[in-house]
Amino acid sequence: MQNEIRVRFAPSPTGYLHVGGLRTALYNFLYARKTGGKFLLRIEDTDRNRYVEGAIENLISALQLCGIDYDEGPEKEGEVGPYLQSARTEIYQKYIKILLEKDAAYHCFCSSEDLDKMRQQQKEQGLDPRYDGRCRKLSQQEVEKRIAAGESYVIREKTPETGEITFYDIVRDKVTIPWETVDDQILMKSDGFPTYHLANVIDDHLMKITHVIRGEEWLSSVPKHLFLYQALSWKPPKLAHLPLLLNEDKSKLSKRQNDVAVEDYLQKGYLPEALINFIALLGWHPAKDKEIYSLEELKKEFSLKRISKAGAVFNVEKLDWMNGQYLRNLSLDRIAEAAKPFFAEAGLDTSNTEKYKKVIDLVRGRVHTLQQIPNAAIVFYQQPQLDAAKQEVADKESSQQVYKFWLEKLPNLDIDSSKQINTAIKEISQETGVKGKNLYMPLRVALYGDFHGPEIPELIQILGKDETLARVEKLLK
RNA sequence: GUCCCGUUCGUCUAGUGGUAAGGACUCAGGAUUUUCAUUCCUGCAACAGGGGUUCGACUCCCCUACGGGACGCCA
Repeated sequence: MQNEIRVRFAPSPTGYLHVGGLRTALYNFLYARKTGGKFLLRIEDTDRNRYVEGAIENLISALQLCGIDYDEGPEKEGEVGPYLQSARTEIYQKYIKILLEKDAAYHCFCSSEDLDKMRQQQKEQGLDPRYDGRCRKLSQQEVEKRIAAGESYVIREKTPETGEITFYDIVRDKVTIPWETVDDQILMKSDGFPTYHLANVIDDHLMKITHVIRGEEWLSSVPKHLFLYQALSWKPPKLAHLPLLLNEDKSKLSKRQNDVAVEDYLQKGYLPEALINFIALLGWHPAKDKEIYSLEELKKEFSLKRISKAGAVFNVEKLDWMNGQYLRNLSLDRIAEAAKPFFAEAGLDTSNTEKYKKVIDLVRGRVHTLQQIPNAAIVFYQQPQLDAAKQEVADKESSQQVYKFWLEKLPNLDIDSSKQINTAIKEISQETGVKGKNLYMPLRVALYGDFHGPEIPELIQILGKDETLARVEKLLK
């Protein structure tokens, strides 16, 4: 068990699950499943200003919907909990003390205003905005005095001022960063809560995390983290920084340009199966040239070594195609179930299960999202409205003739037999002399309300004999 | 601005010194379909640029350009 792989997804509860976060969670999850390791969920809720009611539940349910379950986490306590950072503050206090003792951290009494001013000045002078270390050299006595006087303070990391650090990343290989460009990061805020950097390192260690798989935006803070591991004499985990998910213009995927919440995509009618498949292939590629992967298959195929380095544009067109694939190939029951909320939203009644399933089966191959299904299905629940062009077709003499013959023949047909229906159509053609477009268009207009659409027998089989007769009759002059 | 990371068809990508640079989405054309959708076939389309190294570079090294990320008492 010593060598068991342990990974984690550590989101902050900002209200929704970001698709980038979903991918990070997915890769962690897949790696754990592939290797027989453990996947933990840890909530990074150390910023009480950003706390959002219900966000944690939301996060968990979004993961669940996508088939990602965790082995340890909130509501699933393991041995290294609690899994909410807000419940771990004493732990951080303890290690801050150690860091202070080891001279790896120091008190800083600069106020936010001081810092803002400092950065402003640095900017004006064309310097890089970073902490100038003015509290770094405060004497022990002075620190104690100012604390006693009730001054508010933060704890900063005392990173080296010279030299450089080199570390290995599974995705990027060797990365070297000069220490002089690494800021004295705040580890503990004046409210006593840790920042990400502190909490993250401590928790990863205490939770025995072996691999940190996270977004590339963290790559430049790695030295700050490694410094802490070193100061505490801890062995750092292996690192894998994932390429970013991008907008069309190649900037980091953002709300301004895209839907970013998993729930947005679900609400738009993308199946979780499709979303997962799509996102898995954004920044990772299996050894084979295959595109459609179930979660089970991904668990078998996944490998950190095949993660790519460059950012990936979130291309909705391909998602649409992929969702279409899932719409067609998943079981009818699954799709029927998934489409229900969309019917409810459209005010369509699904209580006639037999009819509902027939409708879904007919329509699912013609759309790309669940959301488009009700619109394509509505004619099976309501009389189609004909616009002028369609009415004109219905009014044509040849159409009227076709309708007349239909009303005669239909009552005697077994409509479950597509063959009988097709035969009848041929007979009508012979009897009326109408054929091709003029034969089929009026029928489709009458039954479906459009020039283009499903085949006539399928339409009749869903509508039933009575409704079919009624719709044709209605157009007869 | 500084540091870091990146760069193969429009997009997602395969490729690891010798390939006609492969697949997928999109798009175009065709076949099937009474129509539409589906499906199938065909086609268009890429190694950012410049130097090296090498018998030989998409693959290795350097420089340039471009793109992105990080520089918060946010994560």
